[in-house]
Amino acid sequence: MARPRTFEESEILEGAVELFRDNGYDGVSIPELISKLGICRQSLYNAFGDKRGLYLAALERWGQREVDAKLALLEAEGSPLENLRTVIRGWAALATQCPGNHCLTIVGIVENRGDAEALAVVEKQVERLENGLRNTLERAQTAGELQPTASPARLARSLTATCYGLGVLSRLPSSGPRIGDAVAVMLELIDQSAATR
Amino acid sequence: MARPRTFEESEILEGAVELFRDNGYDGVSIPELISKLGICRQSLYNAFGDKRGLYLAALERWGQREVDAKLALLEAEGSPLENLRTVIRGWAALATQCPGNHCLTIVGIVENRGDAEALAVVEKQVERLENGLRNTLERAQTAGELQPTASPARLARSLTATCYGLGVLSRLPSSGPRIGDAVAVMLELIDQSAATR
DNA sequence: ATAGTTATAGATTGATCGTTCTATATCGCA
DNA sequence: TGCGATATAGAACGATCAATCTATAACTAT
Repeated sequence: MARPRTFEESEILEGAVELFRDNGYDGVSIPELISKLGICRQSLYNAFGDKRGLYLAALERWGQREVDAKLALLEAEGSPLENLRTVIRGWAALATQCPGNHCLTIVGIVENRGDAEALAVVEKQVERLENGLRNTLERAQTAGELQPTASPARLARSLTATCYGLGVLSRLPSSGPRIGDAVAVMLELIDQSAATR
Repeated sequence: MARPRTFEESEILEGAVELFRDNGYDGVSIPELISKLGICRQSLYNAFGDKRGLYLAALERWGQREVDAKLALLEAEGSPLENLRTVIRGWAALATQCPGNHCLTIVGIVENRGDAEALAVVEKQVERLENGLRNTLERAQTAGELQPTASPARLARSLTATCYGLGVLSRLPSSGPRIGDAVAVMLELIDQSAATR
């Protein structure tokens, strides 16, 4: 053993997430990665194998960070249904940063058609979110917050689809009202399935 | 004048739409375009200027073809609300071709961050769809099919967002149920806003 | 102090990119 | 029949790509 790393792998990944998210895989060159991440060429190849390895690692990390944050909100103490509302309201923030921060999961889905390995990574992220939403809705139902006739699975799948729609449309400058209204309708949807108190 | 074109510009564009939709801008090279479109190099540059020109033309054409088809369904004779249901049910077809035919508009949105010219093209397409949905809902309201308290603009924006969510998720093999449920929920949403007959 | 490991810096390689250029063939019209 | 325009075929160009290789500096553990 000798000379410990002068760079933190996690910091490199954070930077790579940002670059790939904003520019896509082909939109970021190795020289650009080296310069923006502050890591030398050889270290990058030693740590991640090749460019694709770095991309996949960044994709994975984005999913961890992003989905974990939402799951934490969903599984927080208190009313499951209110937690769900908090998460949905959070999506409305996309409207105020339009075009602003985007979603690497969506970039990964769109630019990896036919690439089973990359699609598996993003698919896992979508499923984790969807499962988190469904679990929360099921807990709400058990707690009597949701009508017994409501379908947690169906609602969760619908919310998931709309969520990724927002992620795409947030790239368009004119999407502010679109996102705001979609969030409002999602909240109404929840209210309609909520038990009358 | 001499020798008329042996190729049809519209056929070239159709092929380009398919290639760019499935592989993205950087995923299709000029040699690939030449070989798959059956047009020689110089003719391509004469007709479209450069690769980017061909891409923008394909983007435009996709929007025309795709949105026009939906608008035609929406504006068909008969019940506006039933026309709307037809269009929404049509989105469910994405679920059976999962992963199958995709949407060049979404590819254009995702891979053109910061490119005002390309974004303007896709933005117009999103807005045309949204306006078509809103007009149909307004006609339904005028015809008494929709409750007077319902908001056509809000519903249209929400439907638009979900529609593009489906377009993204249809690239994932596991999205069949997700798309089916999202469509079902959209139809329920329409039913809830429909006037009681 | 020295050996071993790892980071850094940059040259280099071979491939591929988009684009332009040259040359040749084909057709409509005068 | 020839002129002009447009098609095709493919060589060539400069730039850039991902990836490898060489050489040097920095640091830890023995």
